[in-house]
Amino acid sequence: MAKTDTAEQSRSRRERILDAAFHTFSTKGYRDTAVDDIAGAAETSKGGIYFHFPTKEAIFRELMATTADKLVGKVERAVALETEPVARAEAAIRAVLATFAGHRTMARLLFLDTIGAGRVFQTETNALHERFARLIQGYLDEAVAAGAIPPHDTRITSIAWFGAINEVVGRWLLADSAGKLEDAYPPLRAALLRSAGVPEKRVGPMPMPQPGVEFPETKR
Amino acid sequence: MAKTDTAEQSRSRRERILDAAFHTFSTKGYRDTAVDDIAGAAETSKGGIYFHFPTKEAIFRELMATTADKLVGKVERAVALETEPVARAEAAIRAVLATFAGHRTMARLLFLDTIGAGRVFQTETNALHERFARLIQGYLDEAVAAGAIPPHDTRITSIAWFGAINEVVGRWLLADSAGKLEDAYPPLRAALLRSAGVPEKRVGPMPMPQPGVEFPETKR
DNA sequence: AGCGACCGACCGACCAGTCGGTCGGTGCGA
DNA sequence: TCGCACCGACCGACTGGTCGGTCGGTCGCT
Repeated sequence: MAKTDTAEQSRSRRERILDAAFHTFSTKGYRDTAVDDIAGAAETSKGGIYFHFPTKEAIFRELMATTADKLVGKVERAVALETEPVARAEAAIRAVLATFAGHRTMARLLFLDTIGAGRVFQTETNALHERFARLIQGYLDEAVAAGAIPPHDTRITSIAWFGAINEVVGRWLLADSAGKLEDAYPPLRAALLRSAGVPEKRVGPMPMPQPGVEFPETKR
Repeated sequence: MAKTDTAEQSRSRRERILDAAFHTFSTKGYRDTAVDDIAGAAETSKGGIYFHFPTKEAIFRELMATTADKLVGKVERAVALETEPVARAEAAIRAVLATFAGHRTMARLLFLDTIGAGRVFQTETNALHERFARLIQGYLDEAVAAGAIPPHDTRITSIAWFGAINEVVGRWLLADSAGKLEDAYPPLRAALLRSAGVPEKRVGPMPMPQPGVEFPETKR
C-alpha cells in the first residue's frame, strides 16, 4: 500500500529523469544536451538530477543499456516463436525493423546519438554493435548447423547484416518525409537471406521497388 | 619559380593547417579537438588559422569533402578498369577496402568522427552516405541493365551494401589488435554479390573463415 | 610607407558538477 | 495529540574550467 507516498504520479522521480533524458538525448544528441535541459524536461532541477545520478555520462550509459536490452529482448522473443532456422532469422530482422518503426526515438538513441557522443563512448558503441553482431551470428550458425545454409564465414556475414540493417534504419531516420520503414523489409530481407546463401526458392521472387516504397529524397 | 616565397616548406601554410586538422580530428574526434590543438600541430597560432578559415566547422567540412572526393575518385578509377558489370562491382568493393586498409586515418575521419561531430553534421554525414549509396546503386543498375543480375530494388540493396561495408570497416577500426582488413574481402565480397542476386557460379565457393582471418576479439 | 600574413592575449558563452540550504514528512516522548 | 528532532529528497546559485572566435598589434617584404 504505502508505495508512492509523495503524492507523485506513479513513476518515481528517478524514472521521470530517465524518460526526460531519453527524449532529450535522442532529440538533440548527447553533447548538445545540457544537464539543465534534462532537468527542465523532467520538471526538476540540476541538483535533483545529481542526487539520483553521479554524472551525465552515467545517465546516458544506463539509458543505452536498458534500451539495448529491450531491443534484444524483443528480438529473442520474436525468434523463439519460430523453429525453422531461416524463419528465425527472418523474425529477427522483422522484429528490429518493427521496433524501430514504432519507436523512432529508440532508433535515434541507439544508432545515431550513441555515436554522436564522443570518444568516451566509442567503446560503448563498439560493444553494442558487437553484441548485435554476435546475436545475429548465433542465428546464422544455427542455420548452418541445421543445414539451411551452407557453412561459411558467419562472422563477417553477421557484421554485414548488422551494418546493412543499421544503414537502412539510419537512412530512414534521416529522411524527413520518410515513408514506412516496413516497406524496406521485403527487399532487405531478400538481400540478407541471399547474402547468407539461403536457397533461391526459399527466398522467393526478387521484390521490385514499388513506387513509393523506396525512401524519398532525403532533404537538404 | 617564385612560388613559395616565404622560405616555407613546399606546402603552403593553409595546407599545413589542413593536414594538422586532418590528423587531429581523426585522432581525437571533432568535439575533442580544440582549435589550439590544430594550431599547435600545424606550428602556427589560432589567429593564423582564423586568417585562413572562417570557422572550425569550415575546416572540418573542407576536409570531409576532399577526403570523400579522393575516395570516390579511387573507386571510379578502379571501376573504370573493368568492363564486365560484376567485375566492376567487385573492383569498387576492393578499392574501398584497400584504401581504408592503407589509410586508417582516412577511414576514421570519414566513418567515425564524421558522426562523432554532433547535430550540425548529421546533414553532412547523411549526404556522404547518400553519395556512396548512389554510387553503388549506379553500378548495380548497370549490372541489371547488362543482365548480370536480376532486376530488383537496387536502392535498398545499395544502402545495404554501403552499410555492410561501413560496418566491416568500422569493426576493423575499433579492433585494436586488428588483423588485415583485406582478409575480410573474400567473405564480404561473396555476401554482397550474392545479396544482389549474382549467380552462384559467378560468386564461387563459399569462403570459410580461415583461422586468423576474422577480426580478433575487440578489446575492452 | 603600405600590405598581407601571422601572432597570441583576451572576451564571452557555455556547462558539468558542487554545496549550502529548504522543506515536507516521520518517529517519538510527554 | 502536540511538539520537536531528524532525515532525505530536492533546489539553484555558484565555481572552475574550456573553447570558439576576435582584435590590436608585429614583422618582413616590396
